[in-house]
Amino acid sequence: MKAAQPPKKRRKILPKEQRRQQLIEATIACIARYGLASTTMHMVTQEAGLSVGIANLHFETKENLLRETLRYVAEEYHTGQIDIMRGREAENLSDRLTALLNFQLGKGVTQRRKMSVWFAYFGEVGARPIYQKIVSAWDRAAARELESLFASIIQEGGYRDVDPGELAMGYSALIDGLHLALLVTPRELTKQSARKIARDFLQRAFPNHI
Amino acid sequence: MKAAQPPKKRRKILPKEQRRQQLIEATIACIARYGLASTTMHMVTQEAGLSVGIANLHFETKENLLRETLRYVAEEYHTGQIDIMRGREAENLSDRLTALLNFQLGKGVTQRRKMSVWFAYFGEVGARPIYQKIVSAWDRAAARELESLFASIIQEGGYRDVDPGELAMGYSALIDGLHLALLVTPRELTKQSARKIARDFLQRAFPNHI
DNA sequence: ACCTAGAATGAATGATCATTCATTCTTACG
DNA sequence: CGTAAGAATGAATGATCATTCATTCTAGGT
Repeated sequence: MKAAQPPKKRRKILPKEQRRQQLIEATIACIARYGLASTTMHMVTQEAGLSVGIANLHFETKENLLRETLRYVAEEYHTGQIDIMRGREAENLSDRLTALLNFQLGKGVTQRRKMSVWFAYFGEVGARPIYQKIVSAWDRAAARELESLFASIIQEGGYRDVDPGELAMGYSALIDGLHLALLVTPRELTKQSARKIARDFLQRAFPNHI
Repeated sequence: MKAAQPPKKRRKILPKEQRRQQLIEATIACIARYGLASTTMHMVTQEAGLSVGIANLHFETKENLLRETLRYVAEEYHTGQIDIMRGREAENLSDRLTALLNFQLGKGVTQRRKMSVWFAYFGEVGARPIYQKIVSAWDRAAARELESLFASIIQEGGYRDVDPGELAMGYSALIDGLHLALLVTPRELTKQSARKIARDFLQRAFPNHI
């Protein structure tokens, strides 16, 4: 009796950039499923349907791959926010605020898959300064944009005694905390009520805009 | 010529419970310094000034040691909160609220060492259900206590349109988010301004109590 | 159709690490 | 003191993993 042959896969050659992308996606999938600590190069390359050596070919080391993966995730999340805040669609300020909230607590971002990856890296930030650097850079950019949006709203609404910088910091922290709660204690908090909590926060600060 | 003798350490025998405690403390120190992923049994036992075999003797496996360490940290943080909220000192509600805030964003809790450990475990929660279980249990207890404190304050202050459960969730999320910001982007947020942000949150909800 | 640059493979290598356990040491108790 | 229960040690073991590189294969150019 003959053992079932594994379906022979034809080797495919692709441009460097595409392979890198593919490996980063596979890394995200593995981190979400097995955690950052347990993710091996074998898992990643298998997830991508490629051979072990390929990772080294495109990223030199595992450390590099992890770094680039963080960069990718951070960029995706923060540019998403920034685009909305800049309001290319020329929406009014209230709509932008709502859109931002819906993005931050929406289907795409609050997937377990995404939040797992995000917090996996945060967990290592204390030990790996480079991770901190990557996140800080993007975070600063988003914080500036949010502060500027809040400042416009404060001006438009004539709100008194509100510091846009502090409020932006508070709002960002609230969103991060809600993400954490959705990940760690999902039974205690639905996405819907997370959205309500964030909305209430904004409403107390900008009663005429929400 | 004789090589310098390492200072011979006299072997010391201690009761099981004390050794366990000592190893857990060493684990915390290592996680803070090297990260959860890179922490080895060698590091932990060396940090404790003991031999490698000792960890296996008291905890069977590394996984057990990590689990017990999380339990220890979670218990420390949450019982600290709960004690304050229950107000054994019979303080009035406003004082309890302030004390809670000062504990959560105070010297003890916001040490880099502590926050690193905390988030290291959160990062693995997505992949290890047991971690989620440990944290969830304590979190639920603290959440109930906070909700009950908020409910008392709402009653005392006659505040309208405030749901204690939702507000408690929001406040907890804000505190977690501030911890995260203090860890990841310490240059953007001082402990002092973190406290102000949290106080402002409470003030908007309970203007007569803060 | 042929050729070649370089993309992709995966068995082999060596490093790291958790775990084991035969042995040594400490201390409480008789 | 002497002894035994069991606490502590650390060299040895075997498993896991990142990384290497000789070899195989692909596809675009001629």
